[in-house]
Formats: sequence, C-alpha cells, structure tokens
Amino acid sequence: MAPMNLPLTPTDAASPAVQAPAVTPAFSPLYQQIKGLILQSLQSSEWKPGESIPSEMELAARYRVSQGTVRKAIDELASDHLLIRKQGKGTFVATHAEHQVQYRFLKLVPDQGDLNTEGPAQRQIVDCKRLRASADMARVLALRTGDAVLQVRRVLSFAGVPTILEDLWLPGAPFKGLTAERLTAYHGPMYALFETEFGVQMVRAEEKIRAVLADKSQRELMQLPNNTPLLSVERVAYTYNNTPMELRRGFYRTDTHHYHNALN
Amino acid sequence: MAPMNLPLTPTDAASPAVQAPAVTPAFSPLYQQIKGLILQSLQSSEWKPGESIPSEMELAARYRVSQGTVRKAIDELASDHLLIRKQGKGTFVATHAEHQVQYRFLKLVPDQGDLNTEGPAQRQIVDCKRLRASADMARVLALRTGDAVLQVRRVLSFAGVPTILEDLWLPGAPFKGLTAERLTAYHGPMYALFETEFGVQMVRAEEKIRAVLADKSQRELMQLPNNTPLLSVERVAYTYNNTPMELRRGFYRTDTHHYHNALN
DNA sequence: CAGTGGTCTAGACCACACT
DNA sequence: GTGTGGTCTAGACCACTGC
Repeated sequence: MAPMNLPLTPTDAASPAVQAPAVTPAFSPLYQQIKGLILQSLQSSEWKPGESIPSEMELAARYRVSQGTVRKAIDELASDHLLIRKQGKGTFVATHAEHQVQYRFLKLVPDQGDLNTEGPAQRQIVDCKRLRASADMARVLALRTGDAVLQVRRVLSFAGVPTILEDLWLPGAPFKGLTAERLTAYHGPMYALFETEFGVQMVRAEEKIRAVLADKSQRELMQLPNNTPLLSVERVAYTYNNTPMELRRGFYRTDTHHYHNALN
Repeated sequence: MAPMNLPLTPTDAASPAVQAPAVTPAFSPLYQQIKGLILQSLQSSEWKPGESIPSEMELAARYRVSQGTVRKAIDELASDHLLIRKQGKGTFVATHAEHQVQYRFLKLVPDQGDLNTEGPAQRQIVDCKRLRASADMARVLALRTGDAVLQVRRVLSFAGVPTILEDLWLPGAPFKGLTAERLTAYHGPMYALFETEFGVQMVRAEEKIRAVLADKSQRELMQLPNNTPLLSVERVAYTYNNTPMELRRGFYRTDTHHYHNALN
C-alpha cells in the first residue's frame, strides 16, 4: 500500500502572490516524497554526519514502498552530496570531516602540484567578535537587523606564504559559544567544527567572484605590495532547507594559485 | 539476449606502462556499455545537435537490452548535458543554439538584474589570424608544435560598455575556413557557430580563474584606467572523447558584473 | 487517440565488505 | 556466509505532447 500523493506545493518559498497558480495539480512523484521524508530525518539529526542510514530494504518497509523507489530517492540525495553510497557497506550521511571531501567548497589550487604536495594550510585567527547585524547582513543571513552576528577574520598560509584572507559572518544564535580559542584549538576544516560542535551542516553554497585591488589592511595582513590584484570570493553557505548560515568573503592571492572550476 | 560483457579497459588514455594492471577484472555494467554505444553515435553525427534520438523502446530493441537499461544510460548522458529529455516528445541531442542553454559556459552575470534585463552583448572582432602552435599551445590543444592555429581576439560590450576581452586559440584543421567575416556575420553564440558550421560540439570545459592587472593593450581596448583589476578566466573546452578544441582566455570587468558559481 | 518519457513494482542475480 | 548496495529485467500504469 503506497502512501497518498500529498499535493505538496513545490518550492514555493517566498513566491510572489501575483503568480497565477494555474491549473497545475502539483503532482509530486512518490520517490520525491520519500526524498523529502529522508531529508526530514537528516534535518532532525535522526541520522548524524558520518553515520549510516538504514538499508534500502528497511527504509522501503518503513515507508511502505518498494526498494526501487527508495533507491531513486537516495540516488538524488547522493548526487546532491547529502548522502554517500558505499557498496557492500551501506549509505552514509555526508560529512565535512572526512579526508576525501575535506575543503569541498575551496576551489583554490596551486598552479603546480596539488593539495597533497602542498600539505595543510597554516591558520591564524586575526579577529573574532560579536556585533549587530546591519540591514544588508540581516538580509543575506535571513536574520533581523540588529540580531547578534559573529565576525571572524583569519589568514591561511601555504608553505608559510599568506595566501587567503577571509572574513566570516555567522548568525549568533546557532553558533553560541564559538570563540577565537575554539577556532584555534580545532584542527581540521572549519565546516567540520560547525558540524560536530554546533550541529550545523553546510550542504550547498553560492559564490560571487570578482577581481579587486588589495586595500591597506589586506596588504599588511598578507604582506603584499601596492596595487596587488586579489580574487574576491563572496560565499553564502546554506544548511538544509536553503537556510543561509554563513557569509564568507575570501581574498585569494592568485600569483601561485588559481581558482579551478569545471563546467559541465 | 544481452550482449557479452566486453572487458573494456576503462579510460586508459595514455596510462603509464608502469601501472600494475592488478587483479581488477575491469567489470563494466551493461548500461555503461550502452552509454558508450550511444556516445559513439553522437560522435559520428548519426544524430545531430537539436535532433531527436530514437525512442527508448527502439534503442532497447537495437541493443537487445531492456528499456530500463537504455533509460539508465540516457539518464547519465542527460545529466552530462549531452542529451535533453522532453516528456511526451522524445530525447534530443543537446545544442548550444537553443535559447535555453545559450552561453552555458559564461558565468559572468550583472550585479543587478539578469541576462534578460541586460539584453544581448555587442560583439566586435578585433583580430583573427593564423599562426603556428607554440610548444605550450600544442600541449594544451593536443597538437604538435608548429601546427596551424587560429587566433581570435574580440570584445564584448553590455549596454555599450566594453566588459569582456577574449583571446581564443582554435586548432587549424577542424576550423578550416573560419574568418573574421564569418564570425562577424554570425548572430548567436560562438559555440553555436562551431556546431552548425564546423560540426564541433563543445560538451565540457575547465576554467582557471585569477585576478590580474589590465595591461596597456587591454586598457586601450576596454577603455580602462590604470591599475584596473580584471578577472582572468582561462578556459579549455572539450568535444567528445575529452579532445580539447579551444583555448580561451577572457578578461572580465567585475565592477558591474561578477562571476557566479554554485557549489554543490 | 497513439507515442513519448516518467514512475512504480517485484524479483533475480552480481559485486563488494565484513566476519 | 550474510548483508549491503548495484545491475538487469519485465510489466503495468501515469503524465505530457501532438495529431
């Protein structure tokens, strides 16, 4: 017995009221509904990052559908990088803590060699303080103007050369208790810390990239001469439900590294 | 009756002889083999861009497999953007000529509004000449040093403002007969011209992005002041078989536009 | 209406990992 | 061997397109 086809309104977040609803009966295939149910379990942390989820057969029994339908739901979640399939072992909740997928969102690579030859980055927290969200900041992070925001500034160096200067803004509430000390003490990607310490999983991001000239404070922190062009990378990272959870603005040196992008 | 499982050596292009073949029996699932056969038909232009391919049932009969197996092969080709499914109509060979997917590889967008509000770019061919491939150029385009190469320089303007300066290098042989006149006369994306006039389909590309300072000739062509930072976007575009067919280096103004990238 | 792709099912078997 | 995901099949039915 299959569950009813709940007429889910598809992705109507902040849809304009002017939009004609038309005759669309809002049909949603079964596997999409199952996908939604699995997504709910991920959001509610029923299954945590790194853990395995129940087998396809178990989920099929739980949702009263065939294994094939569960499979298709999991297929999509896997291609969204929310789940990771491992043949013979099971299906696992994706995590930023594994070596394989570490720095998934960092697309800066050295011109010669790769991340392995280069080794891990040296990290230095320059600043970490709380402040009130400006109107712009509030809009981007889906907060209200004046809400608490955490601001972090740090420098990443490769082989001793300062290469990345980053400013981060995080919503205060979910990241209550985050301090410069904890950031410094933690060894591993920042998104892994967010995951394990604050239960915040970043699943998607969007970047706006520009070429800019380094300003005075940037030149000082990265030891750069005048008129040095930098790559400005403005990123908004999202958790489940398209909730923005981080605004990050990176300034990358691109004389020895470049931003790599594959177009498909 | 299913075809034999041909032990296809998977992606062994220029594999070092040192590599141990190991015990791997090189298993390749049936749908991957079907995918390869469909790919061959695409390469050989049995089905041309914009045309429909045979229905799933027909292909299943042709390859002596079930419809489901053909479906999975087509699914992958569709997610690679080589085919486009249209419910009720059929499956079509992807093309750069359709309005939907035009400028698929151009990720520069205006800070306000979108490509529609902005309208089409004004194009101006600055230069178009034949020359001999340098060693570097030959390596990138998989040619031999000294082979004929076509070099094009052009400027794209939005709302009358020069925004993109591009240098292109194309292998001489496949693009025999391409001239500045033909480039100027053609209205539509350059990749659409490559497709219809030269039978060259670009299916994938890789970009290396840097921040640079505009040099003298760039400043003149784009009417820029001194010390203007530009986004340098170096792109290698590939046809089927991972054959490189174009090297393109674009310089983008990013004061009114930005390079947009989605991370998944 | 017929033809296309899209969904769903049920069952069989294969490849892989652990024990 | 047992359990997992991965492949393949065959058939039924649904949704969309165009005649």
